[in-house]
Amino acid sequence: MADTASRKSSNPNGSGVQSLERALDILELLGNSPGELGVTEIGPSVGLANGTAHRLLSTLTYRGYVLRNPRSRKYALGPKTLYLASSAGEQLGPLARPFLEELMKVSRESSNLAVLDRESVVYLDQVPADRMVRMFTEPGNRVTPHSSGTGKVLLAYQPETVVDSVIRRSGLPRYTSHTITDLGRLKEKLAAIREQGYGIDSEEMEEGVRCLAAPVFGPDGNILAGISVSGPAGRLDEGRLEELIPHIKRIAGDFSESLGGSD
Amino acid sequence: MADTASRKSSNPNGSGVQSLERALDILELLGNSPGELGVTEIGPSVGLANGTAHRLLSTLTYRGYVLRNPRSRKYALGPKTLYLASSAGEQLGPLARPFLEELMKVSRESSNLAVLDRESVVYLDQVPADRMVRMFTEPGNRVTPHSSGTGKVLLAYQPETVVDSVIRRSGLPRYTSHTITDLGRLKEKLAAIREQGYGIDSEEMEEGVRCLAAPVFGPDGNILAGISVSGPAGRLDEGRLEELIPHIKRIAGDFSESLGGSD
DNA sequence: GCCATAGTTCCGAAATGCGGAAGTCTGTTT
DNA sequence: AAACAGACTTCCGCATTTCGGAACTATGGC
Repeated sequence: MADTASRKSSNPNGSGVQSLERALDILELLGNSPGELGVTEIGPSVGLANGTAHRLLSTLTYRGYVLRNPRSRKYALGPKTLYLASSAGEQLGPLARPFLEELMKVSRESSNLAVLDRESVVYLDQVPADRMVRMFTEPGNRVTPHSSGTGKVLLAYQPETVVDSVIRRSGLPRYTSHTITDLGRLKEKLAAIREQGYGIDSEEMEEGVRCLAAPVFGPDGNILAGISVSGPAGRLDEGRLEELIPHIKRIAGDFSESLGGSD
Repeated sequence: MADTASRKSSNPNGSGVQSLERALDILELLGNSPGELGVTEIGPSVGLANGTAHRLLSTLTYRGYVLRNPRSRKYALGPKTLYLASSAGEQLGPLARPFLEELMKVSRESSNLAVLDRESVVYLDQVPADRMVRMFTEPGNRVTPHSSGTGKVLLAYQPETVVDSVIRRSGLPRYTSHTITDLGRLKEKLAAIREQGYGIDSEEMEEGVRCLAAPVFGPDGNILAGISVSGPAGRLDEGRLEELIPHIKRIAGDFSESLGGSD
């Protein structure tokens, strides 16, 4: 999807600041690469002359977004990007509220909003079910991506290099007898999710808990977040999940549209 | 330090891409602001005409780094920044290695590298002490910033709005009788750290464990990470800490220089 | 339903960023 | 040890791109 050498530069709304877009291309390329990259690798990959790539890298380095290894003279993402990230998630919560509420009403199960942050899935917001027995997730909680419905959805729409790097760090720990602990099988699941547009966690994290998740996309087509419903396996059985699939897909789609569309 | 309305634009090495620097100013302003901001708030804050700010915001929004709330027409950081962050920390580890090793040799205690990520301190790398009794921290571990030496150092050099936003999310949970649980007292500590150039955790996280930490800065003067030594309080007593202070400051300084200097 | 405020678009001017080529540097080969 | 190859960095003139003020449009309060 996000081919690193993509050439579309201007945005549909007409204006697009070229040098900024190119710098973002470089940042994203570095983000998708496991190790350091040299100027001659970066330039051609984003379709720029080496001189131009170097100038952009210079500015990014000066500002701390890119780290230059003086020994190898190669570049990698810098910790300043983490600093930015620290306030990003918060903002999405309020926007998601109405959609989470609708999702809860339709499913009568707890609904959640989550994003991928480094090697883990972070829950940003929740609307708890209006029932006595319900799932409860604290905002800020982190879980491993491979074992949660939202996590798998978030992975499914990342470039493969990101998936590899995330899994390398998070591992594939087993929580229940249903947990996917094989990378090959996980990747098959991810492909299926891309195919179907939703993901399921069937007691992979905790016995007796199921979860249904769908992706939320930004205007550029990249995944921004995932929304999900989770509840006791007794209530969320095969049939019930089937019923909910069109609803969660529609609501996730509406949410995406509300972020990307003008109004 | 990082005044949001700073006017220095070009980097010492001569070239600096203006539109990129301005876009980064906007991102950082959004990162330091708790809520959404409108164009007329953003433009003047970074010293730009509204039209210019709007154009940059357009591109950032299109690329997913900034989120536009269609209801309020205001802007906030988008989740794409999280996605970038996911690969950032990793790269710092290899660069830090020699300095962590030197720090361990000099102190004969475990030395660590950590950064601030969202509301928590993440340990990226460690060189364990060459002794039987030693602290051991798993890379990837997260702790609350207020209770660790490195955490306090990392906070000390952030803009106050970031400190507030981090603490609002992480809270000030008490772990031991020494934990700082009052925001006022924490801020005094942070001021002292800025004054002295190092921070101490004296059994605030875990009884019997002390830690000494110092900041690592990037070329732009912003803090990138913290390095620390931690060990049993019995060995790291008042006098021993005093001895180590000049060493950790020097090593942290060397590390900063190695990141910022050319070679 | 009007007015004020804020957000968005337009347009000509010129500054800024572009990219090829020249200049260094590092580390490898003979 | 010296020369070479490959990669990184700097330079410079040209023109593309970005700038910013002003006009325009939408929104929300009165």
